[in-house]
Order: sequence, then C-alpha cells, then structure tokens
Amino acid sequence: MPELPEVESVVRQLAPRLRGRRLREVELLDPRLRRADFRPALGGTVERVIRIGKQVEIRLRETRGCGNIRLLCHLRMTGRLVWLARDETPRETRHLRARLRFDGGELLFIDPRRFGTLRFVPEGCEAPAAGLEPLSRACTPVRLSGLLARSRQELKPWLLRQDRLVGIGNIYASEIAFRARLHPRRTAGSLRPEEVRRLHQAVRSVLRRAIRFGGTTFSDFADVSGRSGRFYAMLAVYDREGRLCRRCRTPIVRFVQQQRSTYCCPRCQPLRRLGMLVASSRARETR
DNA sequence: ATTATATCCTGATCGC
DNA sequence: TGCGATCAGGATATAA
Repeated sequence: MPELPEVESVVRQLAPRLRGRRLREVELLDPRLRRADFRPALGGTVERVIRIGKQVEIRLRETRGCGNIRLLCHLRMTGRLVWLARDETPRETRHLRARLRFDGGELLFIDPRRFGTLRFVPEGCEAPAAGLEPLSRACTPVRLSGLLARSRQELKPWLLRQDRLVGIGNIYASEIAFRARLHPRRTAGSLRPEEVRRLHQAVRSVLRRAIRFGGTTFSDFADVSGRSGRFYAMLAVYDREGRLCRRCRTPIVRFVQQQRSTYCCPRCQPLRRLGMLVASSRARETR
C-alpha cells in the first residue's frame, strides 16, 4: 500500500497532532514487535514528524539525558497509523499491533499482515546509506543519469529499488513509466539523455500530484483519520488492464515482472524506438 | 557484483 | 454457501 505519497500524506496529518506531545507509554501487542526497545523514548517530547523514504520518523527530544530518539515506523504493505484524540474511541481495533500513548491522545499502529516495523533508534546510530529522495533538490537529471548508468535491470524493477531512489513502489513505478512514455522492460542503463530527462520529470510530477490528492487507496490504505486517498481515480495505467489508455485509447496491458504486476500502454510506451519499428516494417515490405 | 527468487503474514477475491 | 487456490501496494536474506 503505502509508497512515498501515502506516507507523506500520513506524515503531514500526523505532524501537527503530535508535535510537542510527550510520549507516556508504549504497548506492543504483536510479538513480532517485541524486540523494539522503547524504554529510552518514554518521556520524550515530539520534536518533528517527517518522512524518510517510505518510513515515518517521529523524532523525540529526550529529557533524561539519554539523547534524542528516532521512532521509525515502516508501514510495509498494510500498516496504518491512526491518531486517536483523548476521549475518541477507535472505530476499528482489529489488527491493532501497538499503541503509543501521548499526552492528550494516542497513536495506534494497525497492521493486518504484520509486515510493518517499529524501531526506536538513538540519534547518531544512523542507518546504512539509502537511496536518493526523488523530491529533494539533490535529485537532478544528472544525478538520476548517474544512478541509472550501466544498470542492466529492466526499468520498472529498477524503479522499485530503494537503494537508488527511495519511495517508489509498485503502483507509482507503472505510473511513472507511463508518464515518461518508457516501456517498463526497457533496460534502465540504456536510456538516452532525452529519456532520462523525461523519467526525471515523470518521477517528480507523478509523486507530487499523488501527494496533492492524498495518495492512492487501492484496497486498504487510509490516512490518519481513516479517510482514503483520492488518487486512485487518477491512475493512468495501474489496475486498468483492458481499459483504454487515457491518452491514445489503446487497451492497457498487464504483465508480470519479478512476480509483480506491471501495467502499461503498448502504444504510448513502445519497447523499441518508433524509427526502428518503421525501419523493421520497411525491411519486411522489401523482402 | 548484480539480479532473481523465496519468504515473512493475513485477508479478500475468484473459480468450482 | 463453502472451499481451496491465488493474489495483494514491501523489503530482505539467500541463491544463481
């Protein structure tokens, strides 16, 4: 479910509700989460809530001299963070995996499939290097070109790699390839400068637009207050197999790459350059 | 070194 | 209606 735009939407809603609140109690209900050592975080005050790749980071300022603590939550496939103000009752407590009680309310971590993670990381214990933030200033066409260089991976699987660009998942990978008018099976390292520019533009515009619409609800994404994202209706190719391309009316096709669905418009996203198609059909005619 | 596959889970949906 | 098979938006460890 949650890719960069969905996590960004969650973070934007969570930040004003959490900022300045003090963490009072943590209850881990899923044994898979029990390894998280939250004790140093207790009593800490929320300084800021930001997104890092697909993760939510809640930074707590520590009061007992233990240093600041970063609470990192990865929602994976089905995780949700739900803010519950004091006196509000949760509408859905099934699959509740953790509750974090703050002054004035609590944060519920709900995750049916239990792939999600919660970690309490002392500031300074930095994670290993991750990929580039696609919406940051550092993400330029030149930088993207460098990341793509020499990769023999197919473009769409390449877009899913979190060690290159962070935040792109299966839905937006297809959407981005369509927007860039690049076939998902193109070899990532084979893009010409003009195509890299289109990809760069597509990555940023698709993600920004999805954020504007509050993310995509596929089956079970919901934001902090339980509302669903409005980007689903805007999808150009994802989950639209057999429906007509919004741009050229050709039926959208679905195929599988690395065991995951890929959607594209075979006409807007030709695998070979148009000139080559013309050339090969001419060759056929002359034969 | 890169890239592909199996795996962690549960719930929803599909075909019989 | 019931039942098993299949699929789902992520990421990592292991294999090729």
